Amino acid sequence: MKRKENAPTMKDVAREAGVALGTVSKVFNDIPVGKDYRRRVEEAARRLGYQVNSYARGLKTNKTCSAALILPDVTTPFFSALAQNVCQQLAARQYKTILSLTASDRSAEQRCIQMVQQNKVDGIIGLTYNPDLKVDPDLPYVSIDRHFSRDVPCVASDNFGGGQLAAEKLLELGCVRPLFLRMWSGVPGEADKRWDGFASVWRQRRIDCASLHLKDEEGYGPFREFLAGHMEGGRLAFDGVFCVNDDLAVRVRAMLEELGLRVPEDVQLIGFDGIRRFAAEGFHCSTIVQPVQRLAETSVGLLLQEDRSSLPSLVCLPVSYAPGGTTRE
Amino acid sequence: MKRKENAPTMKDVAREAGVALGTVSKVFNDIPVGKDYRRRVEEAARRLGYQVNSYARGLKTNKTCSAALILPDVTTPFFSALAQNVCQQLAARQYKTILSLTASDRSAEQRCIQMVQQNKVDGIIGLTYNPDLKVDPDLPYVSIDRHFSRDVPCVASDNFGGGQLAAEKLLELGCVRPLFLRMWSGVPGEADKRWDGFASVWRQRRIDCASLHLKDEEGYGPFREFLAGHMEGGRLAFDGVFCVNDDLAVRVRAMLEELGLRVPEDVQLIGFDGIRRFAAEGFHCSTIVQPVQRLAETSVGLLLQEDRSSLPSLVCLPVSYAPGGTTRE
DNA sequence: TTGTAAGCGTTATCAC
DNA sequence: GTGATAACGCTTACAA
Repeated sequence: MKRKENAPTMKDVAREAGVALGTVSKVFNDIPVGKDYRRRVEEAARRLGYQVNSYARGLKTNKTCSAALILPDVTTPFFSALAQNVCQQLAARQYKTILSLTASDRSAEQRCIQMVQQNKVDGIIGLTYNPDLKVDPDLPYVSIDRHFSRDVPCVASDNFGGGQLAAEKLLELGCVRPLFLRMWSGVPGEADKRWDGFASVWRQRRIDCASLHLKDEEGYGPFREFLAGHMEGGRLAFDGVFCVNDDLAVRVRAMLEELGLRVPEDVQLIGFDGIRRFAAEGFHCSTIVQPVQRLAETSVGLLLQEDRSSLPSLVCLPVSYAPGGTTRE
Repeated sequence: MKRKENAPTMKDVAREAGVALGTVSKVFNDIPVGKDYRRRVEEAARRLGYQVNSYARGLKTNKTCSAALILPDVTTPFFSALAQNVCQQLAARQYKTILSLTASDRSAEQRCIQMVQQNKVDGIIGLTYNPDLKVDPDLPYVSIDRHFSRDVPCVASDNFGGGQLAAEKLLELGCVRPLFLRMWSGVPGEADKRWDGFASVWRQRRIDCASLHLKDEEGYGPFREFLAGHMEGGRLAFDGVFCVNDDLAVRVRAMLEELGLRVPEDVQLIGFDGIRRFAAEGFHCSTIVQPVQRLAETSVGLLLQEDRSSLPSLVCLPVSYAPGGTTRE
């Protein structure tokens, strides 16, 4: 047995108002209608508690006013901030958000795409790891942080610039023995450029920059060993560390303190992402802040843009630096 | 111009496979069909890249396999954990999640309800602050943390038990001058019981328990003043503080340290929620852990339950205690 | 078993 | 302007 056999339809409203079906439709689509007719229809609708059935409408118009947001998860602070802003932006434009979580699993990503395509979403915003995702080329798609191909616009922070900014800050704060630490999935992405940007500054200054790049599955142990292996006489061989994200930075800070080092007195530390713990509280560490809100605005704007003939292939948004207690300001 | 005028339909598949339209439908609904027919249909569908149009199906069947999740936001760690788990649970049952954010605004909450009702969701899971939300009584609804009425099931943590647990832990850890601190919206909810439970333990022990309850809009200033006002000779009048959530606990810890007090040596602190910073890292503070996953499982289970005649009115799930550095263990 | 046809609740194209 | 009427893509009796 189905629930709710009795939901009023346009036909009911038309009968109640004593007008034709088409007239009711026009009222609900803001198409000119005699003032008195409109009033009668509106009253009848209110009396009956009528609401447009968007499934019927979607079937007819091929437009559902909904978009899918595909993310690895929504607990990682950066992703949750992204979800928050994208959802708000879509809502502001009267779009529903269908949220799909993938746990960064490639086949799950593909399944999500399938599902939302069947569901006739008007577009997809995705942050995915599958480099060869099959997606209907006629369906608007905006990728965050990964670059697919010329015709799929990608929105990202200026990761290269962020890496440079981190290096410049460390320089400005007196660091001369830099270290870069990174943990990643192994899938090439825009975030790779953080290292490129960071390295470029030191190279230009003719300063050696050490680095350690680990795959997710290796865990944090190797970082700890690496740091311990670079201690000499109670001091670390580095005085400025740039971590690929805040999560890592917080963990590295703990490792450094375990080694008896003080942050920021002995070693300064900069992370990346600029996520705050709890709503409006401080940062976890000094950090390069990603413009999450602009990322969301831009993605949604691009996704919903009418003219899809000349979309940019990559949009880079400016990052900024924020002190968070792990640098000597 | 609409995009994708050319999406293949069942009719196309039927023609391609040389069978009748109804047969194709049966294949996609797992209704018995001649083995050879089935094969032909499946092949034709693959060749054409056919996908069921769930809008047409939903219109016909009055079932959309989608549920709405209504939350204040998705950046507050507890909400984001909830979103994560609810979304996963729904996906595991082949349901899409429509995410609606309300910023705890009552009229926004009502608008969300309207929107998802129009969208013919099969059910709603909501964590809302509007005590008299209008929602179609025929639409399955599960409320998290707020109790509406007998026929709207509410799923919550055992907040009373959690308050008791916090008190018992503090007792066990040697506290004899307890304090309860709370920040809230002013809307009565299940979380009120944290104080009830906490207070009940001290009352039974004939120990006075101080408390300060602030409204959200008052900000944190009064807490700071209150604490400062209870300092005498470099010591605080309390030795054990229970905060209504981890967010507050972290802030209070900072306030205490500003006053020159050491946590947990001078004052012990317990929060509530049990959210970890970043994925699988430690807790922000010693805390009463909400069983987020079970909360989600239970809500989704209740929402999708076939027999809606005898639903529980309130389901309380057990909490647990986790040390997090702000207590002397 | 398989084919046929009548809707589901809209929108859109017509004559009026 | 307003009112019939034919789709939209699918499910589901019912007939073959």
